[in-house]
Amino acid sequence: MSDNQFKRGELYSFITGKASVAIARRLQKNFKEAGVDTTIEQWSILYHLWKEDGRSQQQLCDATFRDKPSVTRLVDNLEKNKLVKRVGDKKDRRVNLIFLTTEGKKMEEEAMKVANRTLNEALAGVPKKQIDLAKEVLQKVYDNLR
Amino acid sequence: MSDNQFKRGELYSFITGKASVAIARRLQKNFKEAGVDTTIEQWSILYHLWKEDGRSQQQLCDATFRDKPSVTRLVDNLEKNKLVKRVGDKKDRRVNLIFLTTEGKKMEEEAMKVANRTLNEALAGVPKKQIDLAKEVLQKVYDNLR
DNA sequence: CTCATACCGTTGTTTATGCAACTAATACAA
DNA sequence: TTGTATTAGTTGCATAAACAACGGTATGAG
Repeated sequence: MSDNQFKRGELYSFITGKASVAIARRLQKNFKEAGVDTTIEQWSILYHLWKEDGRSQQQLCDATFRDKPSVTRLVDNLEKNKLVKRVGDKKDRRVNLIFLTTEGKKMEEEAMKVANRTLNEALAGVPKKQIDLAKEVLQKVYDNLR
Repeated sequence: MSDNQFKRGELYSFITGKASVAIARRLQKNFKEAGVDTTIEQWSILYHLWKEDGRSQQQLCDATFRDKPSVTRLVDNLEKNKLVKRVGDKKDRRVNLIFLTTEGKKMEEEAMKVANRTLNEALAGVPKKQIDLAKEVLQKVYDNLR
């Protein structure tokens, strides 16, 4: 099926995902300006811990779509910055549970405010209906490739 | 304006661009399987040289949405792999013009075939009309942030 | 219990990005 | 012409991703 033929420009844009790169850069910039001292990748880990603290690294892999080495190193850096702490699981000694520190918890409010603002900047002037449609397409793409 | 409030899940998906990450990973995998020996980032440079050979690094920055250090290093690696060659511009001695080698030219056909196939995999089952709409949204996002 | 197997996390290597600082060459205004 | 600003490209440093290989722990079959 699907004998789409793409014009070269289209192909390039889709594959390189310049929109999401632009969002990432803007978010990083906005974090910096707001004094939120973290990278967007570290934020993506914190984001899930704020939703539910004390997850294993494996759970964080699944949630963030990252592989295990990536999460290991992000947690390394978060620990270095004293935003999270590794705690060995007593039930299963293979597992590290990751907990927010007080400082890590304190960061949530400001960081989420910045993230929301960034997304509003990105989607300014785009009708909600179109946003939903685009989201659907991106989800489908993701499902096609997973 | 634009007092959108986003649900947390929406926010995360949009910002992290998991669809474009998935496309990139699949393209890399498909390159490998097809024996196309290059990274997707290097491919993005080659892509523009195939369209028009002998561009300056600055032109490649603009075309690929990358900053200058990134392009410098991608060209370094492409040169190391003997796919391109730097040639000093005689008119303006600040400028490097980047030319494909024979080997770099030979790669075009297979690489573009793989890229097209990858995009077909990604967009399988998505109606052309929706693709166009999504593209529009992503373009708007990019314009909002540039 | 023991052994094969699966799972969780870590480490090493290569490649790439963002940012800031820097050099060399050019353009332009006084 | 001289001095300043701009432009092209490079380098250093910190962070991150993909992939492969590895060690420690748990689990289940015999």
